[in-house]
Amino acid sequence: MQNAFFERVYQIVREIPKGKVTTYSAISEYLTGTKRSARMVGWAMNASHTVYPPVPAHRVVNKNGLLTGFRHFATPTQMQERLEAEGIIVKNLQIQDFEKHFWHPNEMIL
DNA sequence: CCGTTGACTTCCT
DNA sequence: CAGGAAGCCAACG
Repeated sequence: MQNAFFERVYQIVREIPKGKVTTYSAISEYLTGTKRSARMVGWAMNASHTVYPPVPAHRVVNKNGLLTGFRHFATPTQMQERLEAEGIIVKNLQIQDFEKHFWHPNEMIL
């Protein structure tokens, strides 16, 4: 609770299992209770490059399973390539079988 | 201090 | 179905 919003976002994202993905809204809803603040999660991701250990931001996508943040990576294709390297099929920035790869933040507590 | 922007979501036209 | 606008909160100039 005393952890800052950003820190908690980082912690959750770092706990995302390999081959799984989550959404901004899911994290936002899990932390703040409202999915309206999903932008803050994105903002946290923007600062994720300044923290250590690095946050696997490529496992965080929008609610549609769309790789909206791909342009913030070193290369526009890195996000997709990393996901595919983990067994996630990505077609035109859209995760295939997104529901099957979806991971809820609540799982990290278990 | 105030206006703009942003890796989102949802509603409205 | 596609595009625009509003709501959200925090950081930046």
